[in-house]
Amino acid sequence: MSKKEELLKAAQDKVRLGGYSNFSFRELASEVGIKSASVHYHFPTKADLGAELAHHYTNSFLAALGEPDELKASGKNPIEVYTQLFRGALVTDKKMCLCGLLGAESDSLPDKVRLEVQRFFNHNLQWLKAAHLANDEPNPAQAAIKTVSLLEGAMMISKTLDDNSYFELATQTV
Amino acid sequence: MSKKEELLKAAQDKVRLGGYSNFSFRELASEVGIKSASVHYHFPTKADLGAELAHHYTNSFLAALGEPDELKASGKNPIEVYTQLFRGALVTDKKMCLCGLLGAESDSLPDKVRLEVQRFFNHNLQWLKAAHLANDEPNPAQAAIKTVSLLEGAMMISKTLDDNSYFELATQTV
DNA sequence: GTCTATAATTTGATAGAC
DNA sequence: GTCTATCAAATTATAGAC
Repeated sequence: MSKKEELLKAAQDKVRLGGYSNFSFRELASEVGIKSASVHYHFPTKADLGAELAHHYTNSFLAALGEPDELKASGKNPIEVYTQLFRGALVTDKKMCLCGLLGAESDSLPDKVRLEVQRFFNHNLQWLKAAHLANDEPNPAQAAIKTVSLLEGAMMISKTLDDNSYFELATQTV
Repeated sequence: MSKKEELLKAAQDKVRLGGYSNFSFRELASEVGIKSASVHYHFPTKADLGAELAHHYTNSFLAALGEPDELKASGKNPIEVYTQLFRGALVTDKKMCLCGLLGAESDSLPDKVRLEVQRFFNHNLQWLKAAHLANDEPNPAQAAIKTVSLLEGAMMISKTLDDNSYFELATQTV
């Protein structure tokens, strides 16, 4: 893994725990064994790092999901696949969704970072709309915003109350 | 309004836009016309201010809701009253729920602040459980976590995408 | 690519006068 | 309650050497 990738990974962990202000160039540098001035070689400004972080996070997230139609074709429920990706982030990583946290502080982010967070949610809504369509939901657009809202909210509350059973209860279909 | 109340109000606006790290004693002091050293007279540390802020926010929130049974008795749907309180925060204030934002950064908050955010959600879940019970929901506890998760998530996404129609779509019952 | 050195600013907090 | 003065630390960022 390159130093640049190491920096992004270290930053992701910190942002997912405390938001955009929860990492500094000095801390990241220290964690990967270089100096803070060297971080500026890879990322001119903190906003550049934040934007690239959110961009890569979005790409990895979408790549991990696959395509709704293909999932459906292989006998899987794409909405359950989507839910499972959130569950993994909460249970395995024990961290918030990067863009869920950045989205909450959206108003105070540098423009280029906020744009990447918007990209995350636009792509997620698009994916979920296709997924609900494949499931023959009568209103795929509404089901999409409901799904992502519920998951982001349940994740945040489960983390806050330090009890994943809230996430399970919220995502349990009766 | 006392200086202390003015400070809390100024802090609330800043936290609801960018989280716990989005306010400083100097900024707050400047906004209410005193010096930062004087802020320490009212709140010994930043964590003290944050905790008191979340505590008052929770109390105001619950007071604005009223009691589920009384709402029901007066012909109102308590869940709609609850939804309307969130809608007002988003549409009128154009800001996130204070504890929704603080909850997302929960892992990086001082203990006494995190405890107050937990208190907010525990009380909200209790209130919603009673509300859904009054509505004869078969599983009030599940309906409660679903309701607050959906609202917090839809609020966050609507703010991120700067489009309140997502909140309306998510809260619309088909 | 990484370093040393450093600048400019902000931050939370304290001491002590009034 | 509020002030002046001040501190120690942290932060983003840059210049220039290697």
